[in-house]
Amino acid sequence: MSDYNIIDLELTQLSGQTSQPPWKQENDEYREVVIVEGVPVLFKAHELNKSIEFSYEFPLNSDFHIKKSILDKKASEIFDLDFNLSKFYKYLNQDEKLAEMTSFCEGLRLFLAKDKFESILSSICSANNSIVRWTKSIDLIKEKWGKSYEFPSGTFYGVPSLDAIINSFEDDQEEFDNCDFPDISLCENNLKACGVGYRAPYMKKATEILSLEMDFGEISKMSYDEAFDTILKLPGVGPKVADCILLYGFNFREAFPSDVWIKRIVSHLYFEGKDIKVPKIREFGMEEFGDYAGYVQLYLFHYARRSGLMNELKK
DNA sequence: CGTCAGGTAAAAA
DNA sequence: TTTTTACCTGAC
Repeated sequence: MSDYNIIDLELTQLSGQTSQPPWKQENDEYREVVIVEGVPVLFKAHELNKSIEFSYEFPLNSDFHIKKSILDKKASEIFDLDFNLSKFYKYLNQDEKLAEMTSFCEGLRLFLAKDKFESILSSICSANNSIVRWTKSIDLIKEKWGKSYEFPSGTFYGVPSLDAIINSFEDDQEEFDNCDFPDISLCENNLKACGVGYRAPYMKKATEILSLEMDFGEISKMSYDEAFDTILKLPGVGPKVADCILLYGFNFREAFPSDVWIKRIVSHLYFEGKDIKVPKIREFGMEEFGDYAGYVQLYLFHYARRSGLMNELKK
């Protein structure tokens, strides 16, 4: 293996990309169930000398078998292993504003969706939220409405079906009104009980629209602009969330998700700290970085976090 | 207790 | 069209 496909697995897992919550960590492995050709497979990833290795499990009492090469290909897609990092680093080094980033984010890669619906729920849930909270919420949602799978390594939960979310209750009250619990405090099978707050109706309505009017395959085939305008129609999806969905969920690498932090960082690096509006930052990022926009956004954020620039910009 | 967090939708200017 | 404001929730 040449050194271009290095990865920092832990950094990539914990970087808060809204394709999905981090996989379940057990010793030095990260594990999660991935549906491949309709078959649930437990993917186990671990890092060895900056490269990543995978092993797989099939459900107990099943006779599924899928070729390792097919599973490896899927794993490689999720961790974006075909992306040439050293070429990207050469690109960053050409811009003195960006050159310093590589030393803080070495091996950081896109963590792409294993399930597009999961990336949409995650992205909506992440809006005006903290990483810990939205990832906890999505994990809870999967435990409550996702199918459970038994592997030699334990139980894992898949992503709920669209119908499961559409039929879910939004809050304690709605659940209480529709069930025969004696006390409302017993209600916990509802979206708000997963800690999603006011995003509950967004998640439900967005899922209804996805189910009735949108097709993941169609969105994948669209141009970036067309796809952006399309998913912007989903409730709870503004420009930032739309770009997250397109980048982490649909692999539109030209997306430059722009939030308040990216705004501060880009303003600091490229506009002498002037207060540039978020939509302008987004335009700038897309024009300046082209197909690298998604990666530059990812690196900018973690560079700022790790270098201390973020604390500096807080003031 | 008040403030804040990786925005959005709805109201107001 | 652009700029404020309210908003679940849990952590400090």
